[in-house]
Amino acid sequence: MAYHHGDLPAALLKAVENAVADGGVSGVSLRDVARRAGVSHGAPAHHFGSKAGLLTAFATAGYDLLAESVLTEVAVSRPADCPGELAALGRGYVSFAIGHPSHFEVMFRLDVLNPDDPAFIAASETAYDLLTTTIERCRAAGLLRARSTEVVAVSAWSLVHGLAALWLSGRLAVRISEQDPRCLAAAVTGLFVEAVLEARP
Amino acid sequence: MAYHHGDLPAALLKAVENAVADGGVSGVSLRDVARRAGVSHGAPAHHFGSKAGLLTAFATAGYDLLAESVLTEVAVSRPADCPGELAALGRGYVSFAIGHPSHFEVMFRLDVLNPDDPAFIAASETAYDLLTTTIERCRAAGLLRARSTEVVAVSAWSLVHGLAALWLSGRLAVRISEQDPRCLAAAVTGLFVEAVLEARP
DNA sequence: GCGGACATCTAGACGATGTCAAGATGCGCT
DNA sequence: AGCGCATCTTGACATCGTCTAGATGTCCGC
Repeated sequence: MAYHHGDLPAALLKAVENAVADGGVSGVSLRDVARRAGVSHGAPAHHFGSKAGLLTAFATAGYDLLAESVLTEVAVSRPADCPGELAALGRGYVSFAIGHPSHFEVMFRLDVLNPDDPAFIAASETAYDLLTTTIERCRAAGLLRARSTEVVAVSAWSLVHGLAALWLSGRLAVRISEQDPRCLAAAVTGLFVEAVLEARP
Repeated sequence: MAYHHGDLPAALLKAVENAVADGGVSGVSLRDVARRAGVSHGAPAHHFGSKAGLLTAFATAGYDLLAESVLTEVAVSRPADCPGELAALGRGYVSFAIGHPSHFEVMFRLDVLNPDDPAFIAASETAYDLLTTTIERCRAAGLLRARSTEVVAVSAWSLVHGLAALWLSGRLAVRISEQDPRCLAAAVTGLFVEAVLEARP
């Protein structure tokens, strides 16, 4: 599968990451990405169809990295129980956003990508299922207070997503003293998990 | 202050709102905004300097609308205590995002506007102060559990911001049964406020 | 081993965009 | 009346995304 370039799709995705890091999503141009990859300005279209297609593929890869980051956090921290696993998911989510800000930024910019792309939808489903199944396990273990699973899932997702988005926007760091986003994530998710627990110490 | 057009700056801001509603932030073009306002393509630059300047002014107006929405929610729901007021702030935040999606979308897209604009910063400060002062009042009244005010403020902001962002992205509605974002906001903020309260029923 | 089919990439063109410079137009003040 | 200035228009330029045609390299059937 290595013709002229070698692996142009992968090189283009890497170029997108650098381009987003340099100038944000709005600073990404298809021609600049092509230049970074060392090909002509028309080359990306052949593999990804359009700019939206390229960004969609980049966002899809982001969901894979998200799942990887979340599962790694769970594996490393070895939580003792389901609520601990829920907190680990939250830390892994924020950790992904901090570690892959370019991907995170593109993933939720549905106006610049193809939201109906099957691979994109499938990747996001996989990531979301990690959250719901953990919450369901907490509920099955009787560790959740009597709340709708949906409300808990939405709250958890909103909490870590908002934290990550606000942190990356730079709006958060200027207002608070805690400057380590991972510590912040641990504190925030800890507060949340404690709140939805059935028993409180 | 009414020369050729009447009040072109206001007309341009209204045109931005419609343009964002039609095609998202990435679909906004300065020339299209000018066309919507019935002026030539160079007219906006005279009032706002650049596209980023126009969007920054639009985002600044968004912060004013946010403060208005939040204060209206507090005034209408007449919360009995400080925690109730905190919940009202959250509902008002989400209500603003639902009612003014174009503004909300632009406000946190720092890559397409001028994040250092003094008026923009001042407007965001004002809105954030509404949150911190309420939390401080909760703490002063002894109604907060022993948590850092910062963690509570960041959690609260992250929660409602994430909820609003995810809802507007459309990724939320397809996964849950509750289809009224304001009911969802009430449930989520209720859960949160209950969690940070000192006493629990 | 070779020739055609195909994937891959280049090169040029087109309309649209953001920004700039220069000029036209209308308001208010002296 | 006439000057100054804010307001707006017009034209130009580089750049962008996308389309088309063509060049170049690779693989499979014979």
